[in-house]
Amino acid sequence: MPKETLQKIKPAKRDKLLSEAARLFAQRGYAATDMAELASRAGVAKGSLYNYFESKQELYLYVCRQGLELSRRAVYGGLDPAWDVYHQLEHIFRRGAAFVRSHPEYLLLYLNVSAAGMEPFAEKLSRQVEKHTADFLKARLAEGVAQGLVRADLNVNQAAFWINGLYIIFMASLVSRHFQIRLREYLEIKGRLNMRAIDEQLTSTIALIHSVLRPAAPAPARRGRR
Amino acid sequence: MPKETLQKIKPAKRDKLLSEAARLFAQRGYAATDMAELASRAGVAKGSLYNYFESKQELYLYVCRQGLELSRRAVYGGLDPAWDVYHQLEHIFRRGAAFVRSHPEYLLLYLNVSAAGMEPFAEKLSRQVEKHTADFLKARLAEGVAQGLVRADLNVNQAAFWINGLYIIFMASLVSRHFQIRLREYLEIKGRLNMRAIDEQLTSTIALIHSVLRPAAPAPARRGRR
DNA sequence: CCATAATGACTGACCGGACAGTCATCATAC
DNA sequence: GTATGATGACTGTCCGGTCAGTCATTATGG
Repeated sequence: MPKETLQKIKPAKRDKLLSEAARLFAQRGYAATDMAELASRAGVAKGSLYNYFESKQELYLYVCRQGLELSRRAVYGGLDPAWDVYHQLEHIFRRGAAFVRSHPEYLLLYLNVSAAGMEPFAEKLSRQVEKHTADFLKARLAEGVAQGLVRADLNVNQAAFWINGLYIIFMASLVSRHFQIRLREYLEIKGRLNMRAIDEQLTSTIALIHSVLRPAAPAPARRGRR
Repeated sequence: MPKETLQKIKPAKRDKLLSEAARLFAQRGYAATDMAELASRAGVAKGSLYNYFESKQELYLYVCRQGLELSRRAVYGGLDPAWDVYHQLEHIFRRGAAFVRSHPEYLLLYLNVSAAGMEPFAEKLSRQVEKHTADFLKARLAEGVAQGLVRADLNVNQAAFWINGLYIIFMASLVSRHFQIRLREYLEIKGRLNMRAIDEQLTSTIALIHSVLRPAAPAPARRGRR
């Protein structure tokens, strides 16, 4: 999607440009990001941006897709297929939280595609993003059901939907001002957002998922931990 | 917050202006909404807008606050304090869904405060919005615990947080393009977003909440329906 | 009851700043 | 020497906010 020129420049320069773009777009949003300012922050002339990309839109899309790819690798990398559903879910939540804390910009980009006026981008990005996660969650849940680790009467699609919903809300609470304020209001955190409360909420969310998925009465009662 | 002039004009005119503003701001977002277009849609001159409000910001804030108040009344109105937690929760989810379907603009306004660049508005709106819901949910859950309808070991704050999280994600799926696409991906809906699937998801979400809140083994097993 | 005056809501042309995208010119590498 | 990348002044457009003037309504006074 970008012009060939982008591939020909020094990788360091390209990385600087792309990461600076991710940060700016994430912080200010698409419309409010000024191409001139982005250029100057990336140590590049404004004209050069148009040597690399056809337009602001194209640059934005590229940055988003790259961010999503990075996030995916960070979160789903290191998963062992031998682990059971519960272990894999916990891994994803914890790796996700860690990645989002170190690279909030990519989650902010994701959250921004749901904003007003971003529909053209949602049309181009949302399906492919969600498809991966949806397929993954459904597959793991189905496996769990087959293994008797997950209650057999579970509607796998519906469950995947709300598990991922909890994931989104939780991660959003780490990076979006609004959701941070909301988190503090619910958990009655007075001072800075401390890691303890966040970790407790994460643990309680995972416990919640466990308790809903686990088969009712006589099933194997051992917890699905490592 | 608006100027006195706003109170002196014909109510019909004022209502037209405010509802048109809500729709435009919701659809386009704050920055992309053009005061001239808003004026013309409302059948008013651009200059008049500045007779009613000091600035675009003030108008936006006013519209948001009004929308939140309307939403609150629509969703929390008609609650009977005699109902148990489960009944009240179900009522809120169903009334919320109905209201959001008939007035998507107000939920869109809410969702937009979490977008990039909206932090100044989040600072002014989020706390007060979330406080009401948070207090309500916590109070109902605490009552449920006291009555033995809710498991005693529940952390009320944490539970209120994720119950509301499920609410937000679900409602967002009704109005935001991104979340609509996501919903269809998860539930594998091929054609139009049909009400059946949405209603099933709503029912399953409520069932999920029930199953997590309900006391474990020997408690009263009757469901908390009307 | 009418004529004149006062009020203040209404209007839209206008201003200034911001910003995406262009392009003529310059630098560099081979 | 030429081809390709780099540059930033420039252009056209858009938009928030202003303000000088208009006009409908109401108040006054004879």
